[in-house]
Amino acid sequence: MAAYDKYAYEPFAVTVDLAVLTLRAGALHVLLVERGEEPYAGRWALPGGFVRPDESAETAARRELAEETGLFDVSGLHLEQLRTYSEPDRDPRMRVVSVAFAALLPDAPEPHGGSDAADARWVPYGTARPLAFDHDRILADAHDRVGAKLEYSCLATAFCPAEFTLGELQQVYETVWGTALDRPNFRRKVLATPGFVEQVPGAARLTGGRGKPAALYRAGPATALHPPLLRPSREGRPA
Amino acid sequence: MAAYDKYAYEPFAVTVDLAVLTLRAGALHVLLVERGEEPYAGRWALPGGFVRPDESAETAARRELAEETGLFDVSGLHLEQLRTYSEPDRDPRMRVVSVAFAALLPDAPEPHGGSDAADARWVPYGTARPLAFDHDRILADAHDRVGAKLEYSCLATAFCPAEFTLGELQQVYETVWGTALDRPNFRRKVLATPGFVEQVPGAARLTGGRGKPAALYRAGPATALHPPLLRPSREGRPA
DNA sequence: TCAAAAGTGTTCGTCCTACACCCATGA
DNA sequence: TCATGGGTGTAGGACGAACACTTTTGA
Repeated sequence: MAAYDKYAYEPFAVTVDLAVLTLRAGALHVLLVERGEEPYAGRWALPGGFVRPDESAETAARRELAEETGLFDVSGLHLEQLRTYSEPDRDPRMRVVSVAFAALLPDAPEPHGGSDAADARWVPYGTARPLAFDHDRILADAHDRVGAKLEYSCLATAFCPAEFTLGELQQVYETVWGTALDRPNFRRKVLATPGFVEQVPGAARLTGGRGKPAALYRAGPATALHPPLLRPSREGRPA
Repeated sequence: MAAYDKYAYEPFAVTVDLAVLTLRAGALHVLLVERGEEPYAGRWALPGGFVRPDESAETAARRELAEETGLFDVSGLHLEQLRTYSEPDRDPRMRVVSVAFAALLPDAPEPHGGSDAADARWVPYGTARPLAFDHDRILADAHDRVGAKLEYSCLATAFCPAEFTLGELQQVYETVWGTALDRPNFRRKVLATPGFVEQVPGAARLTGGRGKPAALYRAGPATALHPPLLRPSREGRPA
């Protein structure tokens, strides 16, 4: 590498943006904050903020999430780097390179609009558009990634509480993919994958107020799904 | 977001690092440069460099690749963002956030150690370790990603020239995965996926000097593989 | 006529799909 | 006893693994 000079260039700001997804009442929700200042005043945006000099982007993401939602050291939290957005004009004020993360939460505590954000709220996925900056694209990328990872990883359990029923796990797939799945087959597929879920011995819970109580499961040690749980192929174009 | 000050913090440097992979003589090779200065003087490293104020990371990656290898606007080049490495101590000199890319080249022109690098060279994958900085990890991540993407995307054609035989395409899979595949089944699978490859009418080429000339194919318009071409599951633990 | 590489056919098992059916619970 | 959701069984078909076999070339 060439000789370098810390101050040779206009400085880059490095931020994190968080696409925090959860399931509430069977619908996918996103954590959004309302911007109080220009640019994009009054618009909704993804929570996020500056990476501090002594932090990695991952650490910054966890800190920002805690500040926005009041969730410190959540056990069920899944945080995953999505990609980095670095177009020179993505923030009109200055050069901002943003490392985006997708975060999944099992249940959705109310955010209490913390440090930066005027207002923070769970919003049903797909509403509140357009978001500020390039956040529509980041959010869409996060959704695509999560949908794809459900197929070949055990990510779905990150949407569920510590103990969950197979029906709830299936709802995760159906909600994110937007398709209905056959319950008996889903059940067999999940149980046939070693390490995906582990039954909690003897435990059962009523789900809909009615019906047979469902056995409870915990997330297992596996992280990858072999073979994958493929979503129904959306064919329709004969070409 | 809070009020911000461009110069409030120690500046971040933003760089790109490139894991450039290709196939030479049936073996996976990586493009590496030899460092001339401390730290890590004499060690091999991934090519890369600083993102300029008016560039996106993607643009910077293409520029750096061109500078290192002399390849400008290569048609068959596949460039893909891997992830961003931002641990505070990953560069002992200053705070450097690096956006890593995986790049695939169909054939391997000799690099002519350009601007920054003292020496640039194609090195068989797995040799020349340890690399400088955290580049061993970046390279391993790139290899994992490429191996995984072969399963469910049409990425393999990025390793092939514009016109290629199915045997060559199969070699890509076998080399990256490190496993042998059944030729008749591979062939059927590829041809059964609409848009993966398109036959070049009437064209054929001898491959090994002997044998029947193989029909030539081009990369098709598809980008995703549905259903995926799964690699043989490496089972072995009965647990 | 032999070796080597491309390409075709066929068998057999496994997995997926689809749907029918039984079980346990609250109203 | 009915509605509701959990859980099991099963027949049929699609797909993939394995391998035998044919074709076309250069030596």
